[in-house]
Amino acid sequence: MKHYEHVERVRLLVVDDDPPIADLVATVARYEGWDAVTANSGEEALRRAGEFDPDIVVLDLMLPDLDGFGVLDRLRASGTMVPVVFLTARDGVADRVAGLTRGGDDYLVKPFAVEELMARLRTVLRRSAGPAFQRSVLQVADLTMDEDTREVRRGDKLLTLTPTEYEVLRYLMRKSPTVLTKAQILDHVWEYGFGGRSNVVELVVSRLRRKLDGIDDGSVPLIHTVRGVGYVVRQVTE
Amino acid sequence: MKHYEHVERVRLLVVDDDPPIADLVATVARYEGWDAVTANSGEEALRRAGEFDPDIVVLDLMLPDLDGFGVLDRLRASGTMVPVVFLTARDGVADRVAGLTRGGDDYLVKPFAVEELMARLRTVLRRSAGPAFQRSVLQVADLTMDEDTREVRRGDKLLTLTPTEYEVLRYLMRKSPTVLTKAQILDHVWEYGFGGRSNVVELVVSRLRRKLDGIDDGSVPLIHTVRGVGYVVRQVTE
DNA sequence: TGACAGCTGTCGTTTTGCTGTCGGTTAACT
DNA sequence: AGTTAACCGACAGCAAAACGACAGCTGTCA
Repeated sequence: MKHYEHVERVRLLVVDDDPPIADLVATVARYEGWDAVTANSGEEALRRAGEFDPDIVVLDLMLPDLDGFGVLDRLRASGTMVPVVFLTARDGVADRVAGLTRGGDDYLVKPFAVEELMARLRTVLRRSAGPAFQRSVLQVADLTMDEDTREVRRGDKLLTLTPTEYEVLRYLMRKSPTVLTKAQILDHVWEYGFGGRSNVVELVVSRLRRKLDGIDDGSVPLIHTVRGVGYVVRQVTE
Repeated sequence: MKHYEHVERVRLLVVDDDPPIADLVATVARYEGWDAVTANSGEEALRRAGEFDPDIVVLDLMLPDLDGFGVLDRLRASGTMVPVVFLTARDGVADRVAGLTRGGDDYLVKPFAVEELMARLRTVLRRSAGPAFQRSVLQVADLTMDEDTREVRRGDKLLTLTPTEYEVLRYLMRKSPTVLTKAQILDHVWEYGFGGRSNVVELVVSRLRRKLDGIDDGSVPLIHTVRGVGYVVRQVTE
């Protein structure tokens, strides 16, 4: 079984009848260094899956021809065990997907946040990657984030973060020591199509600071403002 | 005989003529770090058993060609003592199965809950691992659960849990300190195909809390809500 | 067979606490 | 010193979670 992170590039198939959405996901994945192809219908998905032999599939349930479950069934019938993450509309009627019971590996409700989707894909890949799948722990200086348990610690102090704070911090830590603009953070962490061009990012950063940089005066700040540009998490060596 | 937990991955063969069910079981087993393969007919099962040399088999009784008993006979005839857990329809042949489950074998009625099946598989494996099989006791802080006796204690206070409460708590303890979503809990602890978009999980957690966190004012809560995400059992350090 | 008891899930109300908006204040750069 | 960006307190709307009350179901016992 392939080792997804170091041996070769992850191959992702994105299936969504809405081209902008499929492209959005594919673009972000490529930006992460993955190979991504898209399909906009069930038949096309099956064709692509055959040619492309993906390592993982993102599959919208609502498709013009064959629906998502049908695609999954036919994929399985053709013998592939490729992991699948479903996408489903918010209030589609009886679609409490119970991803598990339908043979999917995970699922996400639309509209989703891009980082959330990528995180789930990484998790699923890690799990299916074979025997020695280890925890995913992000670390910057004495700040650690365990993506499996959601434990975030500054030193050994356990922090309690809200979902939004957690997502913003994860994105900052994952990209550390890169500076991220507020627009990037907004685009990755908030659901696509989020209206409020407001100062939410500033606000969440402010709250994060209070929780993780304001612990006691002995600790050095890790979240830094780059005025006119954005934010970055890094340890400043004097 | 192989030691299932540390030496190497458990090898599981799932035999069910309904592919989604077989895949469901295989997927969950893989999440646990097992190797799993599926078969959808009796003949295929025998073939796979030959190639794959499983440590344990999940075997549906209702199969298109050879039925479960037939498969078992031919497995045994070929000399393997691999333990088998049967699946049977609700009002089918439960009695006959019970008679057949000698040794370490076991059976389960469909539709089953995934965690229940996994628990039985673990038990059967533990028993077949040899004479020196030890108790399985889960522990988080001063909360203990003995999976053999079903005794659950907070400190030395013995708790009386209903079956559902017990299953939910076991799943939470087994995955501790990971945060589990309500959907995950629902998917694992309730029978597959459980319809409800309801708040059963919240309710059971609420009842669990009253029993194990509300004992006396000296005790710290162990079940925590992670708002917007799910629940977790863990001891909060400091 | 009928009464009872305990378990489970539904409904609906209350409570909690997350999230984003507003706007005054502070800090940085020129 | 003026200008602009960032910070953050206060607040309100709202969605998630908690939980009491109740009803259906099942298994038990007389």
